[in-house]
Amino acid sequence: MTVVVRFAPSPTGYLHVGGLRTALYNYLFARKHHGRFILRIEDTDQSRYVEGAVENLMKSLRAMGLDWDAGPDKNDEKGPYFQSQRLSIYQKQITRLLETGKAYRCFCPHERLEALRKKQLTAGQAPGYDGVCRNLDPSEAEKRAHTESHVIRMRIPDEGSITFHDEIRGDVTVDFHRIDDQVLIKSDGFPTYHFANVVDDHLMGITHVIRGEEWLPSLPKHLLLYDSFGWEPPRFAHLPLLLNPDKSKLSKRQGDVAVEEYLAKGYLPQALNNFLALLGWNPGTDQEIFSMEELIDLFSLDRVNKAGAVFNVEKLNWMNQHYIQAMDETAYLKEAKKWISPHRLNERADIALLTVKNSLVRFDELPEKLKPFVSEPTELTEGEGAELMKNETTPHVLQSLRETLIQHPLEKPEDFFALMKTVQKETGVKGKNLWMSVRLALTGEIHGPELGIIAYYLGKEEIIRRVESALRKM
RNA sequence: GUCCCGUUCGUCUAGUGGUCAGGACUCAGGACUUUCAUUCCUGCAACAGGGGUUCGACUCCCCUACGGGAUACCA
Repeated sequence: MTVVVRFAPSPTGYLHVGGLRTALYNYLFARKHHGRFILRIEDTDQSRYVEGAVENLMKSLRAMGLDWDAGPDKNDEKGPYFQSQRLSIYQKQITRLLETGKAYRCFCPHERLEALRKKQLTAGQAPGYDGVCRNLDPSEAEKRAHTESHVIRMRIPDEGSITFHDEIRGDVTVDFHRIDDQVLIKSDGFPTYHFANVVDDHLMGITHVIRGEEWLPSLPKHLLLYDSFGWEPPRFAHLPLLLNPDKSKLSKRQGDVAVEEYLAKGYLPQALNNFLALLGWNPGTDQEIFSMEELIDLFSLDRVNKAGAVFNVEKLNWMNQHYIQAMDETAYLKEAKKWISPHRLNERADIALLTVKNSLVRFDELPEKLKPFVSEPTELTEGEGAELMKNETTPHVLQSLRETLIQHPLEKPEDFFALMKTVQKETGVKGKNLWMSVRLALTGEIHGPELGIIAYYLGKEEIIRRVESALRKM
Protein backbone atom coordinates (compact mmCIF):
# COMPACT_ATOMS: atom_id res chain seq x y z
CA MET A 1 0.00 0.00 0.00
CA THR A 2 1.36 3.39 -0.97
CA VAL A 3 1.32 5.92 1.82
CA VAL A 4 -0.67 9.06 1.05
CA VAL A 5 -0.76 11.88 3.57
CA ARG A 6 -1.89 15.44 3.46
CA PHE A 7 -1.40 18.79 5.06
CA ALA A 8 -4.74 20.54 5.09
CA PRO A 9 -4.52 24.07 6.44
CA SER A 10 -7.23 26.64 6.31
CA PRO A 11 -5.97 29.80 4.70
CA THR A 12 -6.05 32.28 7.53
CA GLY A 13 -3.24 34.46 6.25
CA TYR A 14 0.06 32.86 7.08
CA LEU A 15 1.68 29.54 7.94
CA HIS A 16 1.65 28.94 11.69
CA VAL A 17 4.72 27.24 13.17
CA GLY A 18 2.42 24.62 14.66
CA GLY A 19 1.05 24.04 11.19
CA LEU A 20 4.56 23.82 9.86
CA ARG A 21 5.41 21.13 12.39
CA THR A 22 2.32 19.17 11.32
CA ALA A 23 3.27 19.64 7.67
CA LEU A 24 6.83 18.56 8.41
CA TYR A 25 5.78 15.34 10.13
CA ASN A 26 3.46 14.53 7.25
CA TYR A 27 6.22 15.28 4.80
CA LEU A 28 8.79 13.18 6.64
CA PHE A 29 6.36 10.31 6.91
CA ALA A 30 5.50 10.47 3.22
CA ARG A 31 9.10 10.64 2.06
CA LYS A 32 10.19 7.94 4.44
CA HIS A 33 7.65 5.55 2.99
CA HIS A 34 8.11 6.73 -0.58
CA GLY A 35 4.53 7.91 -0.55
CA ARG A 36 2.69 11.01 -1.61
CA PHE A 37 2.36 14.30 0.25
CA ILE A 38 -0.67 16.34 -0.65
CA LEU A 39 -1.50 19.96 0.09
CA ARG A 40 -5.21 20.65 0.42
CA ILE A 41 -6.73 24.01 1.20
CA GLU A 42 -9.64 23.87 3.62
CA ASP A 43 -11.42 27.06 2.68
CA THR A 44 -14.98 26.18 3.58
CA ASP A 45 -15.55 29.20 5.76
CA GLN A 46 -16.46 32.03 3.46
CA SER A 47 -16.45 34.56 6.24
CA ARG A 48 -12.80 33.87 6.91
CA TYR A 49 -11.55 34.43 3.40
CA VAL A 50 -8.18 36.21 3.41
CA GLU A 51 -6.73 37.69 0.26
CA GLY A 52 -3.43 36.12 -0.78
CA ALA A 53 -3.43 33.65 2.07
CA VAL A 54 -3.01 30.58 -0.08
CA GLU A 55 -0.10 32.02 -2.04
CA ASN A 56 1.51 33.07 1.19
CA LEU A 57 1.05 29.63 2.67
CA MET A 58 2.61 27.94 -0.31
CA LYS A 59 5.46 30.40 -0.32
CA SER A 60 6.33 29.61 3.29
CA LEU A 61 6.04 25.89 2.73
CA ARG A 62 8.34 26.11 -0.28
CA ALA A 63 10.82 28.24 1.61
CA MET A 64 10.94 25.51 4.21
CA GLY A 65 11.71 22.95 1.56
CA LEU A 66 8.50 20.99 1.92
CA ASP A 67 7.38 20.18 -1.57
CA TRP A 68 4.04 18.54 -2.26
CA ASP A 69 3.13 16.01 -4.90
CA ALA A 70 -0.33 17.41 -5.50
CA GLY A 71 -1.94 20.64 -4.41
CA PRO A 72 -3.66 23.85 -5.45
CA ASP A 73 -1.00 24.58 -8.04
CA LYS A 74 -0.48 20.94 -8.95
CA ASN A 75 -3.85 19.55 -9.84
CA ASP A 76 -4.54 15.98 -10.89
CA GLU A 77 -7.48 13.61 -11.24
CA LYS A 78 -8.07 13.63 -7.47
CA GLY A 79 -8.35 17.42 -7.34
CA PRO A 80 -9.19 20.20 -7.21
CA TYR A 81 -7.34 20.84 -3.98
CA PHE A 82 -9.42 23.76 -2.83
CA GLN A 83 -12.42 22.58 -0.88
CA SER A 84 -14.35 25.60 -2.08
CA GLN A 85 -14.08 24.14 -5.58
CA ARG A 86 -15.42 20.75 -4.55
CA LEU A 87 -18.95 21.76 -3.58
CA SER A 88 -20.60 19.49 -6.12
CA ILE A 89 -18.70 16.55 -4.74
CA TYR A 90 -19.96 17.21 -1.24
CA GLN A 91 -23.49 17.68 -2.57
CA LYS A 92 -23.36 14.31 -4.20
CA GLN A 93 -22.02 12.60 -1.14
CA ILE A 94 -24.44 14.18 1.31
CA THR A 95 -27.32 12.86 -0.76
CA ARG A 96 -26.21 9.34 0.01
CA LEU A 97 -26.34 10.07 3.70
CA LEU A 98 -29.73 11.74 3.42
CA GLU A 99 -31.11 8.74 1.58
CA THR A 100 -29.92 6.27 4.15
CA GLY A 101 -31.10 8.39 7.04
CA LYS A 102 -27.60 8.85 8.37
CA ALA A 103 -28.14 12.57 7.96
CA TYR A 104 -31.18 14.81 8.14
CA ARG A 105 -32.22 18.31 7.30
CA CYS A 106 -32.60 20.72 10.19
CA PHE A 107 -34.69 23.87 9.92
CA CYS A 108 -34.14 25.15 13.42
CA PRO A 109 -33.51 28.89 13.34
CA HIS A 110 -30.22 30.15 14.56
CA GLU A 111 -31.81 32.21 17.29
CA ARG A 112 -33.58 29.24 18.83
CA LEU A 113 -30.37 27.21 18.99
CA GLU A 114 -28.52 30.13 20.41
CA ALA A 115 -31.07 30.51 23.18
CA LEU A 116 -31.06 26.78 23.78
CA ARG A 117 -27.32 26.77 24.18
CA LYS A 118 -27.44 29.58 26.65
CA LYS A 119 -30.10 27.84 28.68
CA GLN A 120 -28.21 24.59 28.75
CA LEU A 121 -25.05 26.30 29.78
CA THR A 122 -26.60 28.21 32.65
CA ALA A 123 -28.34 25.04 33.79
CA GLY A 124 -24.96 23.39 33.94
CA GLN A 125 -25.79 20.98 31.15
CA ALA A 126 -23.66 20.03 28.20
CA PRO A 127 -24.73 22.23 25.30
CA GLY A 128 -26.06 20.39 22.30
CA TYR A 129 -28.74 20.10 19.72
CA ASP A 130 -32.07 18.97 21.15
CA GLY A 131 -33.12 16.98 18.14
CA VAL A 132 -36.26 18.88 17.12
CA CYS A 133 -35.79 18.13 13.40
CA ARG A 134 -34.38 14.69 13.95
CA ASN A 135 -37.55 12.84 13.14
CA LEU A 136 -39.11 15.04 10.49
CA ASP A 137 -40.61 13.13 7.63
CA PRO A 138 -37.84 12.97 4.99
CA SER A 139 -40.09 13.74 2.03
CA GLU A 140 -41.67 16.58 3.92
CA ALA A 141 -38.24 17.94 4.76
CA GLU A 142 -37.21 17.58 1.15
CA LYS A 143 -40.08 19.82 0.10
CA ARG A 144 -39.31 22.46 2.70
CA ALA A 145 -35.67 22.40 1.70
CA HIS A 146 -36.51 24.14 -1.57
CA THR A 147 -37.73 27.25 0.14
CA GLU A 148 -36.42 27.21 3.68
CA SER A 149 -32.98 27.92 4.97
CA HIS A 150 -31.57 24.87 6.67
CA VAL A 151 -28.53 22.81 7.54
CA ILE A 152 -27.85 19.10 7.27
CA ARG A 153 -26.88 17.26 10.40
CA MET A 154 -25.46 13.82 10.95
CA ARG A 155 -27.44 11.43 13.05
CA ILE A 156 -25.37 10.18 15.95
CA PRO A 157 -26.61 6.89 17.44
CA ASP A 158 -28.51 7.34 20.69
CA GLU A 159 -26.51 4.83 22.59
CA GLY A 160 -23.37 2.78 22.47
CA SER A 161 -19.80 3.84 22.24
CA ILE A 162 -16.91 3.75 19.88
CA THR A 163 -13.36 2.67 20.52
CA PHE A 164 -10.76 3.81 18.09
CA HIS A 165 -7.06 3.48 17.73
CA ASP A 166 -4.69 6.38 17.51
CA GLU A 167 -1.15 5.67 16.36
CA ILE A 168 0.24 7.91 19.06
CA ARG A 169 -2.23 7.64 21.89
CA GLY A 170 -3.41 4.07 21.63
CA ASP A 171 -7.03 3.10 22.14
CA VAL A 172 -9.58 5.71 23.09
CA THR A 173 -13.24 5.14 23.86
CA VAL A 174 -16.02 7.71 23.59
CA ASP A 175 -19.74 7.33 24.34
CA PHE A 176 -22.13 8.32 21.57
CA HIS A 177 -24.54 10.17 23.82
CA ARG A 178 -21.74 12.63 24.44
CA ILE A 179 -21.58 13.56 20.80
CA ASP A 180 -23.78 16.20 19.28
CA ASP A 181 -25.64 15.85 15.98
CA GLN A 182 -22.95 17.64 14.07
CA VAL A 183 -23.75 20.01 11.22
CA LEU A 184 -22.40 18.58 7.97
CA ILE A 185 -23.63 21.11 5.46
CA LYS A 186 -24.10 24.73 6.45
CA SER A 187 -27.02 26.85 5.35
CA ASP A 188 -24.86 28.49 2.70
CA GLY A 189 -24.33 25.10 1.10
CA PHE A 190 -20.71 24.80 2.18
CA PRO A 191 -19.62 21.72 4.09
CA THR A 192 -18.22 21.95 7.60
CA TYR A 193 -14.70 20.77 8.35
CA HIS A 194 -15.88 17.41 9.59
CA PHE A 195 -17.72 16.51 6.44
CA ALA A 196 -15.39 17.92 3.84
CA ASN A 197 -12.44 16.44 5.62
CA VAL A 198 -13.79 12.91 5.66
CA VAL A 199 -15.07 13.02 2.10
CA ASP A 200 -11.81 14.43 0.76
CA ASP A 201 -9.55 12.17 2.75
CA HIS A 202 -11.41 9.19 1.39
CA LEU A 203 -11.69 10.39 -2.20
CA MET A 204 -8.04 11.42 -2.25
CA GLY A 205 -6.96 8.06 -0.93
CA ILE A 206 -5.38 9.35 2.26
CA THR A 207 -3.91 6.44 4.20
CA HIS A 208 -2.68 8.28 7.30
CA VAL A 209 -4.19 11.35 8.86
CA ILE A 210 -1.49 13.10 10.85
CA ARG A 211 -2.88 16.21 12.48
CA GLY A 212 -2.96 18.24 15.67
CA GLU A 213 -4.34 16.92 18.93
CA GLU A 214 -7.17 19.42 18.87
CA TRP A 215 -8.91 17.04 16.49
CA LEU A 216 -8.83 14.03 18.74
CA PRO A 217 -12.18 14.72 20.41
CA SER A 218 -13.95 14.92 17.06
CA LEU A 219 -12.46 11.74 15.68
CA PRO A 220 -15.53 9.67 16.72
CA LYS A 221 -17.68 11.84 14.47
CA HIS A 222 -15.31 11.33 11.60
CA LEU A 223 -15.21 7.59 12.16
CA LEU A 224 -18.98 7.48 12.28
CA LEU A 225 -19.03 9.26 8.96
CA TYR A 226 -16.70 6.71 7.39
CA ASP A 227 -18.95 4.04 8.75
CA SER A 228 -22.07 5.70 7.37
CA PHE A 229 -20.52 5.79 3.94
CA GLY A 230 -19.24 2.26 4.25
CA TRP A 231 -15.71 3.49 3.75
CA GLU A 232 -12.64 2.13 5.39
CA PRO A 233 -11.12 4.86 7.52
CA PRO A 234 -7.45 5.77 7.27
CA ARG A 235 -5.09 5.47 10.20
CA PHE A 236 -4.94 8.40 12.57
CA ALA A 237 -2.11 10.01 14.47
CA HIS A 238 -2.84 13.02 16.65
CA LEU A 239 0.19 15.14 17.34
CA PRO A 240 0.82 16.83 20.68
CA LEU A 241 0.30 20.58 20.63
CA LEU A 242 2.96 23.25 20.50
CA LEU A 243 2.73 25.41 23.60
CA ASN A 244 3.41 28.95 24.79
CA PRO A 245 5.83 29.31 27.72
CA ASP A 246 2.76 29.31 30.00
CA LYS A 247 1.74 25.96 28.49
CA SER A 248 -1.34 27.20 26.66
CA LYS A 249 -1.76 26.43 22.98
CA LEU A 250 0.86 28.36 21.00
CA SER A 251 -0.66 31.66 20.06
CA LYS A 252 0.09 34.94 18.43
CA ARG A 253 -0.28 36.91 21.63
CA GLN A 254 2.78 35.42 23.23
CA GLY A 255 5.32 35.70 20.45
CA ASP A 256 5.83 35.05 16.82
CA VAL A 257 3.87 32.20 15.30
CA ALA A 258 4.15 32.94 11.60
CA VAL A 259 6.83 31.04 9.74
CA GLU A 260 7.49 34.06 7.56
CA GLU A 261 8.37 36.09 10.63
CA TYR A 262 11.02 33.60 11.65
CA LEU A 263 12.42 33.62 8.16
CA ALA A 264 12.40 37.41 8.17
CA LYS A 265 14.45 37.40 11.34
CA GLY A 266 17.12 35.32 9.76
CA TYR A 267 16.37 31.87 11.03
CA LEU A 268 17.51 29.28 8.53
CA PRO A 269 14.87 26.88 7.20
CA GLN A 270 17.07 23.88 8.06
CA ALA A 271 17.40 25.10 11.64
CA LEU A 272 13.68 25.72 12.00
CA ASN A 273 12.86 22.31 10.55
CA ASN A 274 15.40 20.60 12.77
CA PHE A 275 14.11 22.39 15.83
CA LEU A 276 10.46 21.69 15.05
CA ALA A 277 11.16 18.05 14.25
CA LEU A 278 12.51 17.59 17.76
CA LEU A 279 9.51 19.25 19.37
CA GLY A 280 7.51 16.11 19.99
CA TRP A 281 9.72 13.56 18.33
CA ASN A 282 13.20 12.16 18.69
CA PRO A 283 15.00 9.09 17.38
CA GLY A 284 16.01 7.87 20.82
CA THR A 285 19.64 8.85 20.53
CA ASP A 286 21.60 11.85 21.74
CA GLN A 287 21.84 13.29 18.26
CA GLU A 288 20.24 16.71 17.91
CA ILE A 289 21.39 17.99 14.58
CA PHE A 290 19.77 16.34 11.59
CA SER A 291 19.74 16.98 7.90
CA MET A 292 16.42 16.60 6.14
CA GLU A 293 17.66 13.29 4.72
CA GLU A 294 18.45 12.00 8.18
CA LEU A 295 15.06 13.09 9.49
CA ILE A 296 13.34 11.28 6.65
CA ASP A 297 15.38 8.21 7.33
CA LEU A 298 14.79 8.17 11.08
CA PHE A 299 11.25 9.47 11.44
CA SER A 300 8.55 7.23 12.79
CA LEU A 301 5.18 7.87 14.35
CA ASP A 302 5.77 5.54 17.25
CA ARG A 303 8.48 7.80 18.53
CA VAL A 304 6.22 10.83 18.65
CA ASN A 305 5.54 12.07 22.18
CA LYS A 306 2.15 12.36 23.79
CA ALA A 307 2.64 15.53 25.80
CA GLY A 308 2.62 19.05 24.41
CA ALA A 309 5.92 20.85 23.94
CA VAL A 310 6.79 24.42 24.82
CA PHE A 311 8.21 26.33 21.88
CA ASN A 312 11.50 27.44 23.38
CA VAL A 313 13.11 30.20 21.36
CA GLU A 314 16.38 29.89 23.29
CA LYS A 315 16.93 26.45 21.93
CA LEU A 316 15.97 27.52 18.45
CA ASN A 317 18.52 30.32 18.73
CA TRP A 318 21.23 27.90 19.72
CA MET A 319 20.34 25.63 16.84
CA ASN A 320 20.24 28.46 14.33
CA GLN A 321 23.64 29.67 15.47
CA HIS A 322 24.91 26.16 15.06
CA TYR A 323 23.60 26.00 11.51
CA ILE A 324 25.13 29.35 10.63
CA GLN A 325 28.49 28.23 11.96
CA ALA A 326 28.23 25.05 9.96
CA MET A 327 27.62 26.87 6.67
CA ASP A 328 30.51 26.84 4.25
CA GLU A 329 32.02 30.20 3.32
CA THR A 330 30.38 30.51 -0.05
CA ALA A 331 26.91 29.71 1.17
CA TYR A 332 27.32 31.93 4.18
CA LEU A 333 28.59 34.89 2.20
CA LYS A 334 25.78 34.55 -0.29
CA GLU A 335 23.17 34.53 2.46
CA ALA A 336 24.85 37.23 4.53
CA LYS A 337 24.88 39.67 1.64
CA LYS A 338 21.10 39.53 1.50
CA TRP A 339 21.01 41.04 4.95
CA ILE A 340 23.14 44.14 4.48
CA SER A 341 22.84 47.10 2.19
CA PRO A 342 25.56 46.76 -0.44
CA HIS A 343 27.17 50.14 0.10
CA ARG A 344 27.84 49.76 3.76
CA LEU A 345 30.95 47.67 3.30
CA ASN A 346 34.08 48.29 1.28
CA GLU A 347 35.85 45.91 -1.10
CA ARG A 348 37.10 43.84 1.82
CA ALA A 349 33.52 43.00 2.83
CA ASP A 350 34.04 39.25 2.84
CA ILE A 351 36.55 39.28 5.64
CA ALA A 352 34.27 41.42 7.78
CA LEU A 353 31.31 39.11 7.14
CA LEU A 354 33.34 36.00 7.78
CA THR A 355 34.71 37.42 11.00
CA VAL A 356 31.31 37.85 12.60
CA LYS A 357 30.00 34.52 11.33
CA ASN A 358 30.53 32.57 14.53
CA SER A 359 28.83 35.12 16.70
CA LEU A 360 25.65 35.32 14.65
CA VAL A 361 22.52 33.85 16.14
CA ARG A 362 20.26 35.16 13.41
CA PHE A 363 21.00 36.96 10.18
CA ASP A 364 19.05 40.05 11.12
CA GLU A 365 21.78 40.74 13.68
CA LEU A 366 24.28 41.24 10.92
CA PRO A 367 24.09 45.06 10.65
CA GLU A 368 24.59 45.34 14.40
CA LYS A 369 27.48 42.88 14.43
CA LEU A 370 29.12 44.73 11.59
CA LYS A 371 29.14 48.02 13.46
CA PRO A 372 32.77 47.77 14.57
CA PHE A 373 33.68 47.65 10.90
CA VAL A 374 31.46 50.32 9.45
CA SER A 375 30.56 52.81 12.15
CA GLU A 376 32.51 55.95 12.78
CA PRO A 377 33.62 55.88 16.42
CA THR A 378 31.66 58.30 18.53
CA GLU A 379 33.23 60.42 21.20
CA LEU A 380 33.53 58.61 24.50
CA THR A 381 32.30 60.66 27.38
CA GLU A 382 31.48 58.07 29.98
CA GLY A 383 31.79 54.44 30.87
CA GLU A 384 34.65 52.01 30.81
CA GLY A 385 35.79 53.16 27.38
CA ALA A 386 36.12 56.77 28.44
CA GLU A 387 38.18 55.76 31.45
CA LEU A 388 40.54 53.76 29.31
CA MET A 389 40.96 56.62 26.88
CA LYS A 390 41.99 58.85 29.75
CA ASN A 391 44.83 56.48 30.44
CA GLU A 392 48.07 58.48 30.13
CA THR A 393 49.69 55.89 27.90
CA THR A 394 46.98 56.13 25.30
CA PRO A 395 48.28 59.19 23.40
CA HIS A 396 51.72 57.64 23.19
CA VAL A 397 50.33 54.44 21.83
CA LEU A 398 48.27 56.21 19.21
CA GLN A 399 51.13 58.49 18.16
CA SER A 400 53.40 55.54 17.82
CA LEU A 401 50.82 53.59 15.88
CA ARG A 402 50.38 56.44 13.45
CA GLU A 403 54.08 56.60 12.74
CA THR A 404 54.59 52.88 12.54
CA LEU A 405 51.70 52.60 10.15
CA ILE A 406 53.25 55.04 7.73
CA GLN A 407 56.42 53.00 7.53
CA HIS A 408 55.06 49.47 7.47
CA PRO A 409 52.81 47.50 5.14
CA LEU A 410 49.28 46.42 6.01
CA GLU A 411 48.41 43.92 3.37
CA LYS A 412 46.93 41.24 5.52
CA PRO A 413 45.52 41.03 9.07
CA GLU A 414 48.74 39.47 10.38
CA ASP A 415 50.68 42.59 9.39
CA PHE A 416 48.82 44.49 12.02
CA PHE A 417 50.12 42.24 14.76
CA ALA A 418 53.69 42.85 13.68
CA LEU A 419 52.89 46.51 13.64
CA MET A 420 51.50 46.42 17.14
CA LYS A 421 54.60 44.59 18.27
CA THR A 422 56.64 47.54 17.11
CA VAL A 423 54.35 49.96 18.91
CA GLN A 424 54.72 47.87 22.04
CA LYS A 425 58.49 48.03 21.83
CA GLU A 426 58.54 51.73 21.23
CA THR A 427 56.11 52.72 23.93
CA GLY A 428 56.70 50.00 26.46
CA VAL A 429 52.93 49.61 26.75
CA LYS A 430 51.52 46.14 26.41
CA GLY A 431 48.50 43.94 26.97
CA LYS A 432 45.14 45.49 27.62
CA ASN A 433 46.42 49.06 27.82
CA LEU A 434 47.98 48.77 24.43
CA TRP A 435 45.22 47.03 22.58
CA MET A 436 42.29 48.80 24.19
CA SER A 437 43.58 52.23 23.27
CA VAL A 438 43.74 51.21 19.68
CA ARG A 439 40.42 49.41 19.74
CA LEU A 440 38.69 52.46 21.16
CA ALA A 441 40.33 54.80 18.72
CA LEU A 442 39.33 52.65 15.77
CA THR A 443 35.86 51.48 16.75
CA GLY A 444 34.75 53.48 19.76
CA GLU A 445 33.68 50.20 21.36
CA ILE A 446 35.32 48.15 24.08
CA HIS A 447 34.11 44.91 22.54
CA GLY A 448 34.34 43.57 19.06
CA PRO A 449 36.07 41.20 16.67
CA GLU A 450 39.80 40.71 16.54
CA LEU A 451 41.51 44.05 16.00
CA GLY A 452 43.89 42.83 13.32
CA ILE A 453 40.97 42.01 11.10
CA ILE A 454 39.22 45.28 11.77
CA ALA A 455 42.42 47.15 11.00
CA TYR A 456 43.02 45.25 7.82
CA TYR A 457 39.45 45.88 6.78
CA LEU A 458 39.68 49.62 7.44
CA GLY A 459 42.98 50.02 5.62
CA LYS A 460 45.92 52.26 6.36
CA GLU A 461 44.41 55.60 5.44
CA GLU A 462 41.24 55.10 7.38
CA ILE A 463 43.16 53.95 10.44
CA ILE A 464 45.39 57.01 10.33
CA ARG A 465 42.37 59.22 9.92
CA ARG A 466 40.66 57.67 12.94
CA VAL A 467 43.76 57.71 15.07
CA GLU A 468 44.30 61.37 14.34
CA SER A 469 40.70 62.11 15.06
CA ALA A 470 40.99 60.35 18.40
CA LEU A 471 44.15 62.23 19.23
CA ARG A 472 42.48 65.54 18.51
CA LYS A 473 39.72 64.75 20.95
CA MET A 474 42.11 64.16 23.79
C1' G B 1 -20.02 22.01 33.83
C1' U B 2 -19.08 17.59 30.70
C1' C B 3 -15.89 14.58 27.68
C1' C B 4 -11.02 13.48 25.85
C1' C B 5 -5.69 13.73 26.23
C1' G B 6 -1.49 14.50 29.08
C1' U B 7 2.35 14.92 33.61
C1' U B 8 10.98 12.96 34.13
C1' C B 9 15.73 19.06 35.69
C1' G B 10 13.16 26.19 34.26
C1' U B 11 12.66 24.27 28.77
C1' C B 12 13.21 20.12 24.85
C1' U B 13 13.88 15.12 25.99
C1' A B 14 16.29 9.56 26.90
C1' G B 15 14.35 5.87 29.90
C1' U B 16 9.77 0.51 28.76
C1' G B 17 10.59 -3.45 36.78
C1' G B 18 16.77 -3.59 39.44
C1' U B 19 20.35 3.10 36.14
C1' C B 20 25.08 7.06 40.47
C1' A B 21 17.81 8.69 36.38
C1' G B 22 21.48 10.07 30.67
C1' G B 23 21.82 14.10 26.82
C1' A B 24 20.69 19.14 24.95
C1' C B 25 19.25 24.45 25.73
C1' U B 26 19.41 28.15 29.54
C1' C B 27 22.15 29.59 33.90
C1' A B 28 26.80 29.66 37.11
C1' G B 29 32.14 28.88 37.45
C1' G B 30 36.77 27.93 34.94
C1' A B 31 40.39 27.51 30.71
C1' C B 32 41.86 30.04 26.10
C1' U B 33 42.12 35.28 24.35
C1' U B 34 44.05 42.38 23.53
C1' U B 35 37.94 42.73 24.52
C1' C B 36 33.30 40.36 23.15
C1' A B 37 32.03 36.10 20.87
C1' U B 38 33.44 31.19 19.43
C1' U B 39 35.54 26.67 21.45
C1' C B 40 36.63 23.36 25.54
C1' C B 41 36.01 21.76 30.75
C1' U B 42 33.22 21.71 35.35
C1' G B 43 28.85 22.54 38.04
C1' C B 44 23.46 23.57 39.57
C1' A B 45 18.92 21.27 38.50
C1' A B 46 13.73 16.38 37.58
C1' C B 47 10.58 11.16 38.08
C1' A B 48 3.21 15.89 40.60
C1' G B 49 0.93 13.44 45.24
C1' G B 50 -1.33 9.10 47.47
C1' G B 51 -2.60 4.15 47.34
C1' G B 52 -1.86 -0.64 45.38
C1' U B 53 0.78 -5.01 42.33
C1' U B 54 5.86 -6.87 43.06
C1' C B 55 11.50 -9.37 46.38
C1' G B 56 11.98 -4.60 43.83
C1' A B 57 8.79 0.67 40.89
C1' C B 58 10.25 6.70 37.03
C1' U B 59 8.57 2.37 34.52
C1' C B 60 2.24 -1.69 35.54
C1' C B 61 -2.98 -0.56 37.85
C1' C B 62 -6.34 2.85 40.62
C1' C B 63 -7.48 7.54 42.84
C1' U B 64 -6.36 12.68 43.50
C1' A B 65 -4.10 17.12 41.94
C1' C B 66 -2.45 20.03 38.16
C1' G B 67 -2.06 21.30 32.88
C1' G B 68 -4.07 21.26 28.09
C1' G B 69 -7.65 20.35 24.30
C1' A B 70 -12.71 19.82 22.79
C1' U B 71 -17.55 20.95 23.52
C1' A B 72 -19.88 26.28 16.87
C1' C B 73 -23.66 26.76 10.49
C1' C B 74 -14.26 28.05 12.75
C1' A B 75 -10.96 25.09 11.21
